[in-house]
Amino acid sequence: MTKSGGSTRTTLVYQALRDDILGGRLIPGERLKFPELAERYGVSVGAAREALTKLTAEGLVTAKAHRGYTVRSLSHRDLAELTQARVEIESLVLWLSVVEGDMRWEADAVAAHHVLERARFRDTDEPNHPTDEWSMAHVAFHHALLAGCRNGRLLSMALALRQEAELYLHWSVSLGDEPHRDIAGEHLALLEAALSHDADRAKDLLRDHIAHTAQLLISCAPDEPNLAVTDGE
Amino acid sequence: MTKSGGSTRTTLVYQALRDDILGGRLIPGERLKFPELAERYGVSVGAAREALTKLTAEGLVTAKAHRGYTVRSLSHRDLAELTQARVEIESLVLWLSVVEGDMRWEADAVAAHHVLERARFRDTDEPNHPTDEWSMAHVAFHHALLAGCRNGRLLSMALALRQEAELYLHWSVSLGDEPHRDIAGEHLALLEAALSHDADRAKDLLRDHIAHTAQLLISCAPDEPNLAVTDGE
DNA sequence: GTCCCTTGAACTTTCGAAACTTGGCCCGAT
DNA sequence: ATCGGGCCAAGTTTCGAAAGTTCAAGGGAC
Repeated sequence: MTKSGGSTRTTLVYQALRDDILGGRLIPGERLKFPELAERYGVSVGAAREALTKLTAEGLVTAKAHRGYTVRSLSHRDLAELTQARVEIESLVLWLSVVEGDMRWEADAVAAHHVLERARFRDTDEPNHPTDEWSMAHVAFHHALLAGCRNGRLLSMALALRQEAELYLHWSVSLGDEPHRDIAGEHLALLEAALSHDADRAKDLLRDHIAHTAQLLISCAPDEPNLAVTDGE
Repeated sequence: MTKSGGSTRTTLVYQALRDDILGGRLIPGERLKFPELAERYGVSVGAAREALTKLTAEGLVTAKAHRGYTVRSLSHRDLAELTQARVEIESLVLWLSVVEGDMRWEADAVAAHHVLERARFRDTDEPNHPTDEWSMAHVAFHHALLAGCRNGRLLSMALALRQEAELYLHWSVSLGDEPHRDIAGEHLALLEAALSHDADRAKDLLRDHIAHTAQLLISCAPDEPNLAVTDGE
């Protein structure tokens, strides 16, 4: 992607929009009108425009010529596609990461797992969603696991796919209360496989981890309006 | 990527720029200045700007904040990364394509191969490069092979990687004169494996095909000047 | 002679208004 | 009543100029 960290107005709007989408302040399928965005973030319409094209590249928003931009809408079919892509690519990247990872990578993975382990999963006020603290630690842990991969292209692909998956995670009403699921255990197993450089095992574990989560999402919201807002036409 | 086929000024510049880069009219590493582009394509600077952000998303140009856009520069390391990504992803997509492909897909593949087989490979005036006719047929054939994949995400990833690889193909001084290479034979074998729905065999063939081509490129241009045109101006 | 600060030019970025396109609504005709 | 065609409003796209930033060269101090 090679977007340098320079500070421009566009970058500001881009990050704000990204956070608002991932944070659920903008609903999937919602129309993003330039005048609204310009006022919301205090910039001109032109500035907002470029931010949207960047987000389009990442797949978080979709664009139709002369008909504006909308937040990517969610659907079961899309989730299935996304999951398949993640199962294949993310597990591949993890395999490479485990094979190529150095000491520094190991240390970072251990550190990230430690943070994740100590993060509270459920919140008292909102028992249906994981806490922000846990979500961030979760993302950081998976990123740390993948970061050993030397191939920038493959790594950024895997990261981009994860980001899209987070959208689904956020919009699933209540996930992970399954009694049969031991998320912490899965993460620990993942870490141990990685540290022992058992790439094949780590790969298989991650495949199951991803597929399992996706299946949960689908079964949790069989025909849910949140997931089925796709019908634009 | 869901870019609808609407016609806008931006789309025009986007396609023209893409053709110019892939066609070699713009040199890798070359700075793309807005005033020049605006005049070259007869649009305003604003219009050119958005086209460049789209191309950045595809990886054909790179952007640095406040320091402009440049055509993606080529290097051996980048070629190695690209090749690895293609070997993994493109072969995966082909595997899926062969498994999921229907009758229509088979027909298209056969048709594309027929065209490729009858296209002249070498030109008389320019014996170092393949003819445009052959290049286009080559691209079409590989696209046809992959098109059976039902997963739009994976498919577009594979296609995007192929597009980047074409840049390298174009800028390699002289490729494919190796006596040990039988490109037509490789394509035929690929087609036969696909038609007989032997997904595993097709996958292995493609892996070899890609890796082989990449190795040829690297050996053809051992030192970087050819591949790393860092021509500042 | 070397280094740093100042100065200048070129370029990118931002902005707001004008032009154009789209989709829906109303009206008349069949 | 239904269908077709033409108007209206909303929104997107485009443009050119002003503002801000970077890079490089020239001049002065040590």
